[in-house]
Amino acid sequence: MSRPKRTITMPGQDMPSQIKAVARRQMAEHGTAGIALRSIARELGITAPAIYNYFPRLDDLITALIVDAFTDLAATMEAAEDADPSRRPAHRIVALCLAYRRWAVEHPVDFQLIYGNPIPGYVAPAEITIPLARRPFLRIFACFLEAFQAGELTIPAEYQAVPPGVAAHMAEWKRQSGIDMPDPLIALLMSGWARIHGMVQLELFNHLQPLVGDAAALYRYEIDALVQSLGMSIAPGENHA
Amino acid sequence: MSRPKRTITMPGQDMPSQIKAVARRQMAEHGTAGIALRSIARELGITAPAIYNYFPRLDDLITALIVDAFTDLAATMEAAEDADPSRRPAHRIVALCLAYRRWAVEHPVDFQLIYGNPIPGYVAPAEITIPLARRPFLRIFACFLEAFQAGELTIPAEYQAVPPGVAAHMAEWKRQSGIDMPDPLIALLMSGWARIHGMVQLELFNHLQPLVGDAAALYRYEIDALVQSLGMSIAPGENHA
DNA sequence: TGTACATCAGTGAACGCGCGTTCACTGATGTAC
DNA sequence: TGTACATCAGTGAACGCGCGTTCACTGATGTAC
Repeated sequence: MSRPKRTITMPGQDMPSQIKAVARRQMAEHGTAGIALRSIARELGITAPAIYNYFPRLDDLITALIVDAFTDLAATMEAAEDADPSRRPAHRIVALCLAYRRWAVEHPVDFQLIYGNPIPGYVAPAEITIPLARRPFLRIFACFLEAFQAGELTIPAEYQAVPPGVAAHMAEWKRQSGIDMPDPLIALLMSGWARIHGMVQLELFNHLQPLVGDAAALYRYEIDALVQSLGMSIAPGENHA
Repeated sequence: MSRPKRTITMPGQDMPSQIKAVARRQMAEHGTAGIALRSIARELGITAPAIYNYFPRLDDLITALIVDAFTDLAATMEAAEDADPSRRPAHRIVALCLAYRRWAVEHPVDFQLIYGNPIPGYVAPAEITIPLARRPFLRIFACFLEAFQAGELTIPAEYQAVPPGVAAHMAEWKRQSGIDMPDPLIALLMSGWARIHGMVQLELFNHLQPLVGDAAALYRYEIDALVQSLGMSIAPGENHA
C-alpha cells in the first residue's frame, strides 16, 4: 500500500555507479537526449535532489557517461589487441578493428553518445573529451607505424599526394604530439577509420542489412580488404602459438 | 502591449510547408528528438491544435520531414551528376560523392534525421522509408555497372571473395529488384558508401578537424583515391565540353 | 562509558516551465438556390 | 441580389503529465573529549 520509504539501492555498488547504470539503461529507451534526473531518481527509489550530491548538474552526469564510454571502448580494443597471439601488425590491426565494431554493436547507445548526434544544450568540456577521444586510436597508429617501418605496409599510390592544406595541419599536430610519421600514413589512418566507422554506423541503423543481410560478415570482409590493400597478408602467421 | 491575435504566416507558402520549415529550424536548435508541436505553433503565431489539421500526429510531421530530406538529397545528387559535362562514369561518381558530402554539410540536421540516432518513440513507416532511402544510391549503382560493363572499372583482388552469407542475401535482393550485377561489385558499392558516409559523419561531428584541419580537402582526396583504386582515371576527359 | 557536536546523504515542498492531445466552439468564406 | 447552409481552419480551455533546480529540513552516523 505505502511506497517504500528507503532507497532500493544495490549493495555492491556505490551511488555514482548506480546512477550512471540507470542513466545508461534509460538512454537505451529514450535516446541520448532523453536523460532525465527525475526519472533516474524514481527508478533508484530516491528523490531527484539527492542526485545533486553526486552530480552537481545534469551535464556532469553526461560527461561522466562519455568518459566511461570512451574508456571502455579503448580498453576493449586494447584488450583485443593484446589477446592476439601472433603479434603481427596486420593481425593486431584486424583485432583492433573487429573490437571497434563489436563494442559498438554491444553498446549501441554508448556509441551514439560519443559518435552520434550531439545532445542539444550539452557542451562537452574539451580538455577532458579530446584526449579521451584519441585513446582508442593510439594503438592503431602504433600498428600502422610499426608495420610501415618494418616494410610490411605499402602506402597505395593513390594515397601518396596528401592535399597541402591537410599536410600543413598534420605538421602542426605532429609537432605538438611528438609523433612523427609520413603524411600519407596519417591520411591512410583517417581513411581507414572512416571506412570502419561508416560500416558500423550504417549497420547500427540498419542501412546495410536489407541488401547484405549479414553485416558482421561484410565488416570482416571489409577489414580484410583494407589490410590487403596495404600490402599486408592476413594469412595465419608462422609464429602462431 | 497585447499579443497579436491573428497568425503571422508567410503569404507565399502553404501551411504544411511553413510548419515543416519551422520544425527544421527548431531541430537545428534542439536536435532531431526535440521537435515539439506547441513550440512550432508558438513560432508560427497559431495554437497547437491547429497543427492537427495538417499533421494528425507528431509522427506524421516527422515522417514528412524525412521524406523531404531523402528526396532533397537524391535530387541534389542527381542534379550534380547531370551537371557533369564529361559523362564519364568516373567523373559522375566523383560528382555524386561530392554532392553527398555537400548536402550533408549544408543540411546537417536533415542528415542526422535520416542517418543519425533514431528519434525515440518514432517508428518510420517502412513502406515509405525504404524505397526513399534507396533512391540516392541508384545513380551510383548505375555508374558502377556502366563502368564495369565498359571495362573501365576493375574490381580489386581483395574484394573478389564475397562471404557466402552476404552473397546469398544479395542473390535474393537481385531477384527481387531485377538488377543484376556481380556480387563483388555490389559489395564494393557498400564499401564505397561506408567510406564516404564515415568521412561525412566524422566531419560533421568534428572528429577529423583536430588532426587534418581541412575536412573538405581530405574528403576530395579520399574520393579520388577510391576511384583510382578501382582502376579509373580522374584526369580530365578528352570529350570535355 | 557517556555526552556534545559535526557531517552529510537524502527528503519533501515549491518555483515555473513545457509537453501531446481532446473537445466543444467560433467565425470567416464559399456555395446552392 | 439575397438568404440559408455547409465547410473548415483555427481557438481556448482543459486533461494529466514530466522536467531541472532551489531550499530549509531531518535523521542517522561517526568522532572528540
